[in-house]
Amino acid sequence: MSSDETDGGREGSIAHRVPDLGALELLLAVARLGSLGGAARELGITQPAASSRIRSMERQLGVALVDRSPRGSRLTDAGALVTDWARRVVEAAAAFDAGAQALRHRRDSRLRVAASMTIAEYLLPGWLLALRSQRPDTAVSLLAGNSTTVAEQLLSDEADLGFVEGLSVPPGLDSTVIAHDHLIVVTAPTHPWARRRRPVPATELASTPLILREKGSGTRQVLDAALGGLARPLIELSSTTAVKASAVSGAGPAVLSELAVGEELSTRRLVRIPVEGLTLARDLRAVWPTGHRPTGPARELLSLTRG
Amino acid sequence: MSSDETDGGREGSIAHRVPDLGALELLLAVARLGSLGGAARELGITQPAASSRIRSMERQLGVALVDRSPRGSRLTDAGALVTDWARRVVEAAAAFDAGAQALRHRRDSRLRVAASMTIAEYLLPGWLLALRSQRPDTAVSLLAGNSTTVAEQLLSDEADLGFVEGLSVPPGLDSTVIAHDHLIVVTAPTHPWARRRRPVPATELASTPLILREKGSGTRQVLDAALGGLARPLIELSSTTAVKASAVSGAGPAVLSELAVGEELSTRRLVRIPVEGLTLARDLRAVWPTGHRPTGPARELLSLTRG
DNA sequence: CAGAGACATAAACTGGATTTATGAGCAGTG
DNA sequence: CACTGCTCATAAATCCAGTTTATGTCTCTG
Repeated sequence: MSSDETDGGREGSIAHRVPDLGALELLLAVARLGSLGGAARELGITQPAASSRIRSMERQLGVALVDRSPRGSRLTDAGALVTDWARRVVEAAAAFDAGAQALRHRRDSRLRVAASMTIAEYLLPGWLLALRSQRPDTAVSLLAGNSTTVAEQLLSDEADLGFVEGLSVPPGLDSTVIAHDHLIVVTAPTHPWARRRRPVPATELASTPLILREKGSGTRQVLDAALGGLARPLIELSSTTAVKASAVSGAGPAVLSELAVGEELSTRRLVRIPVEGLTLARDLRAVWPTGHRPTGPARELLSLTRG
Repeated sequence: MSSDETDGGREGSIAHRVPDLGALELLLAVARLGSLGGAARELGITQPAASSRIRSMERQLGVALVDRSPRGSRLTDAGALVTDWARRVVEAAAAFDAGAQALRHRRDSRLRVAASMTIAEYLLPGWLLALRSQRPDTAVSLLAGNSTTVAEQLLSDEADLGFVEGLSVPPGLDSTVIAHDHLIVVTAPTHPWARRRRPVPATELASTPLILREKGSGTRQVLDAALGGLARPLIELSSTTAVKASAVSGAGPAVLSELAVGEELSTRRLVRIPVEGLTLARDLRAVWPTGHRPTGPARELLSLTRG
């Protein structure tokens, strides 16, 4: 009779243990406004609804989150911490929303973006959020693909602005570098390489079977070029996620964009392995049809992606 | 009559535009297992429930997410992208859950952790997740405070392991450095400093009014020490979040831990300002009462926090 | 051609969140 | 000192979304 859960230890889904997004958003509003009623008003619900939602969230978490008083509500210490954690969930949800909005092509879209997968996955939602906060009325549509399809979209005027991550710029396009990406070698913390003191020499990397993206992917191209076409696959997988999962499970060393593994590194599910004598850098570029300099919303978005 | 929403342009809450956590989790399971029914089984619901949930998510987003066939379901291209974004939301929710679980003190906790705010906010949830995946049965309780309260908790045997981020180790405690943190100067992209080409000299930083945490906070101590006690507050705020919000709104330059602003930097809500002639580094340390080397679960957690 | 697996559809059920309506505590004001 | 305005709490009725149960359709396989 530890508490109330009768799950009997089955892990179950986290959705049952985490308040829903509406509740988290409400908590943020309460934190910001210092009032349940005010927060309710902002979210377009009634005050009793807000009151009961916060209360059931407190019941669910087993912690008092707000100090209610007749002249307002303030977060408890635990509430402040929970709110900070909640903010991260809500921000991830906002990025999801920005991306999802762009995915459904609408004819009235003012800005049609084509992006390669890594950029669409990790960077674009953030840019779209920033764009939305500057120009709330700009409807954006997104087409994700590889460098080739991005080029096709641009040249056939099905997209206004593109983003690619390859080594070279597809012909017929102008480009500007917007950021740099580094490929890094990672392993599970249990892998022998994770205990090495010295960097792994490039030659050893080239002779070690690695978990890799499939041949032809942007990631693979960069690695093959840096190693001189020598990369040895232990497994070839068709998505970044699959590569990560495989590396986390300890199958071997993987080569991935640092964009893809931020979370895993900070939670120690993966460890970065220094490599000597090898620079696995690539440029992230914005591209557009030669001559057609981005204007209007495209220029706006472009300016968000650079310093 | 753009589509179906009758909100008339009011921003509304994102919770109505983003599928709930259960649906996102279900989508991840479908992606992993390649089957609606299989995913349903894993989450402990029936197949029709899963089918209808995915369908309503597709309706909500206006995009087909899975290709159903009589021999399984595979993600569409858009579905793969959405799934990647969903994964980030679910991971944030899992971190929330790990933190929240630890917040309700349970008497049967095997491991009692005391941590200063920045660490509790940004790093601990990840560590707890990792710990949970290694030792699912370790019940952890968390007490958040400043360096002083962490020391008190440890010395009065109300905590087994502590984490602090100050410049010095409180007396009576042994410690080990687990990571390094850098304070950085940030402004809104609209701030004049964001357009400078050259780094800001330390002397100019010292003479410029800054948005700062209150005197006595770990962040402030480091800055004052580095500048020789000269930091000039433009405003003093009592939470990292408040400082960030103030900086984002363009009030002025702020000094914050780089842990706190990762999201804001990548979405360009804030811009990092290089500073010359000043190192704003601090160590993050695990601490324990002198002599009482961490053992058992505490040792386990400690080993997760280091390379 | 039968069996297994995977998804779709329809109808009834269930529970939790919301609204409406009302009460009560605390502060500032004339 | 009572009035006004803010806050939050409580109770009862309502409503909707997700779920289950039961069944049908399709495809591949042996």
